[in-house]
Amino acid sequence: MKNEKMVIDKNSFIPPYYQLAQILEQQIRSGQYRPGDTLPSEAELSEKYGLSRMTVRRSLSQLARAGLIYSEQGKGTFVSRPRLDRAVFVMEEFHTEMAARGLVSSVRLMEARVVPAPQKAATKLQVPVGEKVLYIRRSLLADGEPMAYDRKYLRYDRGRPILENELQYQALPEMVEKHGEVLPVSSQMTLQATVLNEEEARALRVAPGTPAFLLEQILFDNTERPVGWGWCLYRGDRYQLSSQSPIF
Amino acid sequence: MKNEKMVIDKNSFIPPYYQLAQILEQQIRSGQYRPGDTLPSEAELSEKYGLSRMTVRRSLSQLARAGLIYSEQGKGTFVSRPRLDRAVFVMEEFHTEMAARGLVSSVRLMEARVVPAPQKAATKLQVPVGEKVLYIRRSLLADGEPMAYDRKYLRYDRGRPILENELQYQALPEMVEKHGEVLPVSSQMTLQATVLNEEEARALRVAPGTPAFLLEQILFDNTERPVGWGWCLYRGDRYQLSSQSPIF
DNA sequence: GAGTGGTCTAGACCACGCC
DNA sequence: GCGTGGTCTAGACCACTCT
Repeated sequence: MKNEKMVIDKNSFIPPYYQLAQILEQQIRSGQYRPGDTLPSEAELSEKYGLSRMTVRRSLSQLARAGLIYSEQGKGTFVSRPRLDRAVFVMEEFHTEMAARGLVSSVRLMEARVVPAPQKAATKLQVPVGEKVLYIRRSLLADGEPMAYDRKYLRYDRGRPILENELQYQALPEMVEKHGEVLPVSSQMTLQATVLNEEEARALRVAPGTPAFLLEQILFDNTERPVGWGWCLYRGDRYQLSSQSPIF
Repeated sequence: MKNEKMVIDKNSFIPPYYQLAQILEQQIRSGQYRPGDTLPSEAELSEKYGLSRMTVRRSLSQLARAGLIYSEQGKGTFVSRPRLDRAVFVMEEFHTEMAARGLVSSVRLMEARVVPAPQKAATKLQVPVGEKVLYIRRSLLADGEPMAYDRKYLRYDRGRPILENELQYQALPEMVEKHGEVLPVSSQMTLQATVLNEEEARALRVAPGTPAFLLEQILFDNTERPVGWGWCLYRGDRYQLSSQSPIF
């Protein structure tokens, strides 16, 4: 590889801090610096590329955020060993996800009623058993085909009617917001592997025993009170998660 | 809530940029600034807290990285609407994960042979069908109980023997490194929901039809050549992923 | 003590949005 | 034109590591 001195083009539209980050990244990815190697000190980089130390630091912090390098005070800046055994999976909301795949998503509302909270829902929503809560069953479609089956309980302490059109194209946070008139501010989700029972399989129009992802979701308002809870089942034969590349 | 003016303690061990970030975060979380609201301008914050604009910017960029706020050039800095419908799941390497749960993990090597590459493996590893590759089957245990079943193919163009102890406690990246004498630099993983067949269920000592996570992994070296490929099955009845809280 | 990264300042100029 | 955030500089002092 060419060891020609790379320089910063100050007339470029790309800001210098970004150019330097690119140069260093390229040098790391090409193997010029290998995991564990010490990078030139900030002072050296500053001098070599004709940039102030603050600018050099900005380049380095960008690479550090991406996980390519790390710094130790008093010692230096080093090339990271890649963490190849850690996977990060991002699961977007259904409509976003389907849109990204180029599919047209839609929602079929199967049920929406005010019901007395069953044991499990009462516990999760921290309301007395039997308290009136909103229960919703929906099927989420991609190009007309059921891909996910969504069941949710929403806290419902107001006496106002259910407006069906509010439940059609909205994710749980929006539903909670409209129905409870509270703003959810945090959520907690867990993902499990499961197999579909008869009822679930019917809703998804597949055979019972088909594998599925089970996404459980709890929403909280700013007083950390749970305001929504439920699960969404994603067909395992049509749905998979891919690990995300680094931030960079 | 108290609207007492918060000040920066310059004698604190906590650096000013961090103190300001905490103040702003608290003001956002308490609802003093709500999603969509405009924060005071950098100049105002700089003046109010007696910090240089660069320091104020550092506080803001920390909050921005955490997703609490975002900036628009020429307009201002705004409080983000929380993305409650996006879940981020991080899957650590098996031993790390089990250690975090307080379990003692171990590995049982079931098979490790040099074999002619079958069709699928040859395609994934980009070698001719029938080329010699290393095939490994392992069972990953937590407190002595099988939790995952791991099958991997490794590129193997050297003529050296297999050292069994190299396969015992190592994740795929280390195995590739030791056996192929190449440094893997990137990986690609996908996660699926599946059910165990007879052979897999036997390896995990559960009933066939039990749900499981299927993690497929491909490793690449710095020339983007695939050097390792395989799957790991995690018992769905014992394994779940939790969404991570924000970086902050 | 010399070298490293961590923090901070007080300016400067620019690009963008809005009136 | 004015206010906003985006970038950059040339210093400064500190905390830490190594020798």
